[in-house]
Amino acid sequence: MAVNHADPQKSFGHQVRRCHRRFDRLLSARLAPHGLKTGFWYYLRALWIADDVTQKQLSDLTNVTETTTVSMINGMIRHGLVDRSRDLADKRKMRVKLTPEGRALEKELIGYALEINAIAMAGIAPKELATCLSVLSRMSANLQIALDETTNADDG
Amino acid sequence: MAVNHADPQKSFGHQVRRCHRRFDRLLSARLAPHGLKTGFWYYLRALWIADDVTQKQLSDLTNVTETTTVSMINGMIRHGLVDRSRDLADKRKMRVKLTPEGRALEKELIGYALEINAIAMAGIAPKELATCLSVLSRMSANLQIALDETTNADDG
DNA sequence: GATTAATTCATCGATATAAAAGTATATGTG
DNA sequence: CACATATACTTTTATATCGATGAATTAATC
Repeated sequence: MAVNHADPQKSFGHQVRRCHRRFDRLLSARLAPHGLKTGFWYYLRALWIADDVTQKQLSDLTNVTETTTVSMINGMIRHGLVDRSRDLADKRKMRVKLTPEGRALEKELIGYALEINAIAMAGIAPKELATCLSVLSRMSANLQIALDETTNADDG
Repeated sequence: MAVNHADPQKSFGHQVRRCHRRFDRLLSARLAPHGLKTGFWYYLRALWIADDVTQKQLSDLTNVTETTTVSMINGMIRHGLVDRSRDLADKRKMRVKLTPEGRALEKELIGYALEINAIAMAGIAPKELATCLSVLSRMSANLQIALDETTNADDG
């Protein structure tokens, strides 16, 4: 072994990516009969909980860039799921709100969130699940700090 | 609260997705100075460990579909990182091998895998990390079973 | 209050990913 | 052996995502 390479099976980057792909594919399979893609799902999920938010807030809630949010919201508007209107107090901001159609999807689809998480968690001890969730959260925070440092370093 | 919706913060789908995005963004930032994208990274990582594999095997190693592998390998060939040749024993198969250039990148880049994982793991107890890795692995397996069932159900 | 900074959103071009359908080859079964 | 089925790959088309850049608006500073 000329180079000391980590075993991907023990790499969080690798394992998190694999797990994410499978969550996304299973969700995609569940949404397909409803004519919906996972891209919209994450926004709907956020809006069902906090409706009438800015695109910046939505981007934070869905963990994507504001660029992605623009095109996703455009798509959702075309599909009649949300409305967009300029914020009167701060004209830079756009406020995104569910239409009745978008709101109505909650009853129809929210079960998939519970079902798919239940499938993933099957046979795993609650204590282990809690630890994993906590570790994921702390890793996300650690990575965000590194990302901020990387961005700031470019400025100076 | 009309509908019982799970808190995304407690949803593995949500937390795994968020963590994945941040891993991918930090990796992207590290690779950028080398003119490389994360898309190639996962293939290089697999090939550094198991060179001379079929595209099917590569797809399994990188957790993407064979469709994705075709376009990624085409790109890597254009960049001189791998060669592709037909398997003589089974002419359906294509064998993918690193070029010296692709092989040489290991020494240059493998450190990022270790660095980024170390950043993510900072301040987290080894026991918790081990639990999380194990849970991720079991969740991936659970989800794959559900995916296989979904696919098979379509056939019959 | 004029100028500079930061914030928010949009546009454009590129990359990453997958499903569906098609082609070539191999395998299994009568 | 012939035919049906399975496997491996490719092509096409669509979706999801981001970085770089720019425009409009607000906030900060002098």
